Amino acid sequence: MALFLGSYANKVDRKGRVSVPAPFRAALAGQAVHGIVAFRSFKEPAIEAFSLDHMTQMAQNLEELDQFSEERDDLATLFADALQLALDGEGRIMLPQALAAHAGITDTALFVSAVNHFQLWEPETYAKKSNSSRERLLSRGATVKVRPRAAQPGSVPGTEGER
Amino acid sequence: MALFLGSYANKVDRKGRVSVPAPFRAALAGQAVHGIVAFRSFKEPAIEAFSLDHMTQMAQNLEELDQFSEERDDLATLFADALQLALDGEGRIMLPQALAAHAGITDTALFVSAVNHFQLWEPETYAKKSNSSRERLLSRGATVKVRPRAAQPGSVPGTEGER
DNA sequence: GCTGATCCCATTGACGCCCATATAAGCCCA
DNA sequence: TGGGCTTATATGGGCGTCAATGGGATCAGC
Repeated sequence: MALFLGSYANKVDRKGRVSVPAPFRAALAGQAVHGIVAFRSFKEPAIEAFSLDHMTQMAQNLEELDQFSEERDDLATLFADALQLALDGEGRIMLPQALAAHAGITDTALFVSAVNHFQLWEPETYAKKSNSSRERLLSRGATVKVRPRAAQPGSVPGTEGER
Repeated sequence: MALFLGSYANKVDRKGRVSVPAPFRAALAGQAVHGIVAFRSFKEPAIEAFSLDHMTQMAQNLEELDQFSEERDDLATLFADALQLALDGEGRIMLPQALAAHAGITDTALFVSAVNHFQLWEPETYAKKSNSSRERLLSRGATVKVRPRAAQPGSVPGTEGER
């Protein structure tokens, strides 16, 4: 699973192209199947972007739902909305008009990590959402639990290569 | 899990680089995946820095939450703010402007242990926070519990080769 | 033939990599 | 135990490479 970190603002040129930040390209390069799939976020004014690999996995999870259930139908809608975006020789993608409009992106696109995938935002819009998220986290006293992994050789503190 | 001890003040050069203190580098060297991930502290004017290993574990725990839940979204914001900092051949990192600004770091960065990770402070700022922490500890009569773990050879802090 | 997309090339600036030096710390030996 | 030697750490600077960006040219579809 690719791990995305950070956020990067890149310019959309007059042809509608944007460079995918190099660190994100590096994370994508590790995937078995190369490619980016994007669709409109259904709850936010943003674009969701997954590696083709990850999208394939989500598709497989879909299969576990009942063929004609409402949930399956709804999720399938996401796939109908999804577009595969190709990287050009310089690592840029073409931002389709429909997606850009949904996110309100005009001249600058903010690539934002969502851990296992990433999003594209209009910078100002993201700043607001980011602030409110941080406030919620702070007031809720959010934590991310880290379970130590079992018996990890060499992980005993202080014993590694003294010099 | 890496154990960090002590605090070290190092200079930020005109290119925005700082040497990571050698003891911290040694602690990081024991990690499965090499690398440092840093982000703005929520509650303090400081930079939090984790090993990539530790960050990866946090990411995996996130995966157990529902893909589109609000909690996941909020926590993902942290990762969006995080940056992987590469060590150069001399063991230095580039301190991104955004992070340095949040911590008020200009020409000197104070590396401070936070046990399983570390922080970067502007020295003056840290001195103030340190004093008030110590006063609180004193007035509260705080203690630190040490639960001996079941027979884990070499895991007792402070027994390893002092130098 | 026109519109739009892909490919290719050029420019700029930032970042990574390499080398050099001084100080400080550790080590060895007398 | 003290002094000198060795080594690595911290720091500074130069240079090459790559990323981001812009523009022209070619190609395909309508």
